Amino acid sequence: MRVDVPYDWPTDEASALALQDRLRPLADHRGPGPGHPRLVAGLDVAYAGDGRGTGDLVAAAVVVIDTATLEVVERATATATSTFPYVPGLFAYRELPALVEALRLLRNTPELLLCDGHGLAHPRRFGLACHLGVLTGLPAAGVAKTPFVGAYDPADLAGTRGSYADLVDAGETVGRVLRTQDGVKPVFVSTGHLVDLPTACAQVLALAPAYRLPETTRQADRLSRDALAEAAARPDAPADTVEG
DNA sequence: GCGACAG
DNA sequence: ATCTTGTCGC
Repeated sequence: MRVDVPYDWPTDEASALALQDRLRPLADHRGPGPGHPRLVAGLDVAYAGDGRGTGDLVAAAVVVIDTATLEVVERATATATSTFPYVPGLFAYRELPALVEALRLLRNTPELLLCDGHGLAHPRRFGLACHLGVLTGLPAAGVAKTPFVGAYDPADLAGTRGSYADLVDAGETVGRVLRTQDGVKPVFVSTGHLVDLPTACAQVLALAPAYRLPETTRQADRLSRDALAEAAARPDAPADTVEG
């Protein structure tokens, strides 16, 4: 698929912050968004080295899953060298360049992107899922394994699959704390672009019939690790791949 | 000032 | 994120 990036990737914190502020108004958090998507993409990135600095080898992966079968119908990977350090709140600049390259290799156009990380549940309300949604123009949502901003009342969250509590930050509901399996730790879902929170949560639940994390996240995580290992083993082999 | 801080 | 041994439970 085609993805235009109408600006240079920031290399310093000040311009990275400024770009988030400039793009934030472009994110649409209203819905409903795709109620019954056939193709949902999962995205993730794996790192070599300590994973926090610059110059590390990174491998981005995108998997496209058919919601009817939960099978992966397409995979794409891209490797790169990190050009931005890990900074909480600016995390997207570390992963976006490689993720965009992987997305460009896709033949299918997903109807929803599920990102590893937050969307609206971000200090400036512009997490990775928002940035990716605005860049692609596709519906996007974030599924994070740990909280970043906001709080919730544990008493509101039952122990059964499908239960959820509002994630509130500065008086604003920025996401949901969602239990995807009975008795497991919840995941943190927030909107990124062109989808509302209830719809995003419904998709996450549908993609997580057996495990805590949705299949999109699990498959993308596996693929990114495999791609990283492959790139490390054969430094000169073609790094970017697509199949399916 | 101090602690916390997506992946 | 990544590096890691052992351990508890189904």
